[in-house]
Amino acid sequence: MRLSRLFGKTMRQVPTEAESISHQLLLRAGMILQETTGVYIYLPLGWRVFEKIAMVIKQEMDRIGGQELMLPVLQPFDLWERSGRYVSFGSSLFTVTDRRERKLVLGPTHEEVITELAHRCVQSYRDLPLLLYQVQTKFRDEPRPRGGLIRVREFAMKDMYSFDTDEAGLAKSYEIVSQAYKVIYTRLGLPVQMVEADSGAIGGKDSHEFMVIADNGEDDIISCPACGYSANAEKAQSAKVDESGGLPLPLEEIATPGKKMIQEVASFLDIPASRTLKVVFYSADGEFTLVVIRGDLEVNETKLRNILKCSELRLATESEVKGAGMITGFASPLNVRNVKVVADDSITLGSNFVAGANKEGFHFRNVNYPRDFHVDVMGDVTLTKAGHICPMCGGELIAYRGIEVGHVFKLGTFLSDKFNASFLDRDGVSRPLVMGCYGMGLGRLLAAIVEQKHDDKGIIWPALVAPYQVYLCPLSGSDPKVASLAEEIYGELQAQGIEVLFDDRKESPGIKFNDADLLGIPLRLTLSPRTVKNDSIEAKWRWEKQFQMLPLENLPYSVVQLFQDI
RNA sequence: CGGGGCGUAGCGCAGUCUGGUAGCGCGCAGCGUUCGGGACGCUGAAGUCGGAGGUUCAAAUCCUCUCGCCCCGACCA
Repeated sequence: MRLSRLFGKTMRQVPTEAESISHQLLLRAGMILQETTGVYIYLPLGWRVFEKIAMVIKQEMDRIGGQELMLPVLQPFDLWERSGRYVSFGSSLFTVTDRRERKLVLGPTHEEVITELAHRCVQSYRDLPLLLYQVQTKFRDEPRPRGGLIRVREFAMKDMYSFDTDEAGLAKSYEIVSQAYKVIYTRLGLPVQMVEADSGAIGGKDSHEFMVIADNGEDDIISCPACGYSANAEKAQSAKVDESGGLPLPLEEIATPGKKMIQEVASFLDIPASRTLKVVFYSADGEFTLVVIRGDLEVNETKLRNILKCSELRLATESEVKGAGMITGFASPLNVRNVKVVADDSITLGSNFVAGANKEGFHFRNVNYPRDFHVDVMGDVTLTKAGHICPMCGGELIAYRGIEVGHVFKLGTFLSDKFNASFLDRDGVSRPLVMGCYGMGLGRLLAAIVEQKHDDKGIIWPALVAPYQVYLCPLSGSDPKVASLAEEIYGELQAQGIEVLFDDRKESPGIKFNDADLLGIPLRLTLSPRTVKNDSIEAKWRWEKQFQMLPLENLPYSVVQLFQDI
């Protein structure tokens, strides 16, 4: 490709809307352009990278026996009613109405379609196990897209679905796909960590995410340096320390004027926060809910949502709290009526707690569960943080941020049950298909590579996904010989199947070098009167400072050699 | 949905408070000089100032409504 003919220009200045590094660099390099909030155009260079990432993914999906197909974007709304997932996806679903007033969904994912397909096309255990996948555009009306390609409303995703006869088969498929994911990330040059995850709106049981560690990532990861346990903070567990306060003592009301926050109460009474109980109020699918947790811990809303099996969860408003008869700052699980009470299991790890008296200016001392109050639902709703104790080995947990570049789920049979997707086993008994699903966002992967592989000059593409392999950079100046020689070399390299971006522009060396760096092409070949004098050309890797001279004779061969050696 | 910010040429911005000829830099087009890390000179094209309504002799500027975009939070695969 001649740079003079390339559609999409590089930019010196960064458009103001770009905040994240990948967004800035991709815009400046002329690889993407925004259409509207969370919707992007891929320009020729960006699209080449995209296609190469897709190629790597498809190779690995095919290698494990995956069969590529293409499912529709437009999906009947009925499918989503049947699965019930129009509730959990809620307003993230893009819907359209056709001329006959029939409601359709722009697919945010394809479990419904594929399960219904399996219902029609899978009959026997002989058809299993089965791995199907596609690379397809998904539509999700995100509340807040951000970070360029990191979080968008229209995006390409590779989604694979596995069908097995039983749980053991699913476990095997899950493992095979997870391994393939790791191979993909390695080939793309991305260091990725597999962490335990919540399955969210997709539903299902076990779930893992693949994270690229990055400060501007959206997810919090909790990890144990000692044993390697790692999980999304939404899911992460911790070993909670028992804060025993001795044998239960009689309940006692104490004056705590103006002391509302846990810290204020604790220091006023000279006790650690872990010897107090705090309450938080939520509205769960419209139901007023009180959550009790030990004072030193915080509520994890994802866990709470799961334990309550609700889809809409938010903090209760002040008026809702008052309406339920609660006194903010002195609220208490004691003596509540007609209010659902959820408790974190940390309240059983300790005794003689201090809790609110539900009376302005007063707390109770020596509160003990279950002697003093009732709980409707008990479970782990603690938000795990750095410094907490590893549930596996007792080590100290640490926290950092990551970009989710893949997510795998063990779905089980909840969807096949709903769509009656079953097969006949060896004994002629009809059983539901056991499913798994495996997602990978291509655009996000592309952005994550840039986040990971760049310097102050620009992008540094791994050779495998670079839009072109070679940046041919003649510094012709007033020397027509250099220009014509460059044309020759361009032809020779192309004849050998090498992807060359030929900077045939009449620009100064500075501009050419800076564009080469910004675009991140792996190998830069610089031809100038100097090098021509020695029948040579200068070769420089984008990620190295040093360069080497290559003889002009047999140049395509030398270039191929160089790429083989990396 | 809550909070903050911004819409003026392809990009980055000034002008808005205090109403009176729409500007600067980059980029773009032409000519010439330059040519190993974002050169220089001259000439030139390009903006219904996000949109609608209002106030006024006069609106980028004041008022009202509206649309769009970004950031933080909520939410989210």
